[in-house]
Amino acid sequence: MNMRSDVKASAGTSSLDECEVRLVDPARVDTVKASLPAAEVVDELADGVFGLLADANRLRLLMSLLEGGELCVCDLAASAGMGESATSHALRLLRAHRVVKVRRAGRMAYYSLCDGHVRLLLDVALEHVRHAS
Amino acid sequence: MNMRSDVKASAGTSSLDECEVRLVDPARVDTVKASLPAAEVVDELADGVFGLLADANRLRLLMSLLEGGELCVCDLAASAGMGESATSHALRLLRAHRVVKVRRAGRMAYYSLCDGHVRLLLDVALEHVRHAS
DNA sequence: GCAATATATGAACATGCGATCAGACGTTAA
DNA sequence: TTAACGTCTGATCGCATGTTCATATATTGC
Repeated sequence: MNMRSDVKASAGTSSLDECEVRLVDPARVDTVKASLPAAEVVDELADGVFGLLADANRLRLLMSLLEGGELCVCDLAASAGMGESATSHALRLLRAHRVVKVRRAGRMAYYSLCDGHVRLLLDVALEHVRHAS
Repeated sequence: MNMRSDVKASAGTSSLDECEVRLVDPARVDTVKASLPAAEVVDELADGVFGLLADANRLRLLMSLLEGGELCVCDLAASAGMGESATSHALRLLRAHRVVKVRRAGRMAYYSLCDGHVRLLLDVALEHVRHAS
């Protein structure tokens, strides 16, 4: 196979190349790097989207909302099988990232999913889970 | 509005009701609870799927594979902008969860995405990111 | 006013996880 | 064989995150 074909990679895409690392296919690396979204975008995707779904309790809350439509905190807590304080903390997080929204009526707070991409991701995930191997 | 309509909820779905929590709409809670996947399924989804995507470095690795097709460790490291040891650790994790697969050729290891749901999730996420608000 | 309820918040604690370093393993060329 | 190389692994450290308890805020009914 083609050994390390040439000299050191000058990681051409961006101006600064970190170190002198030897690459197998520098051209392809450059292409791939150029296709990646900006760092902030990836961070937001990882922490702000997938990170929120990476917890069983939050997942249960969101799936409950996907199924139930609009639920108050205590019903959500019961549905997800968690304490009300933990539920409130979780909903606060989800609210901060615009994944759920609140409607307040007296001392009750009714939560529901924001229309958006997370809903689609949840659907895809559940779809897969249901007729899974 | 309907106050707490009746007595304490006897959370009818499963046999054991944890505590005496008062619910607003016990019937709907039961319906929602019944619709949720089993605990192990939710855990696997959270930890084994979304959890793997909840890290910017792993996301970059996977997006690199989605774009580049099949890449060796050092090219992946360069693409994602991370060290080779960290890359190897990350790939080990992804491999354990059947998200990526290896082809070994001599001392090189070429990684690629397993065909599957993660690929779809990645596509959905990237789709959204690209024409985002 | 007061008490009870529904939710929200803050702080403390434990646990887990990612980054890093040093070294091990298997492979190739000399 | 030795040496260079690509990759993998284990151990450690420090930070982030979820859980819990206690309390705060807000609203309803007495």
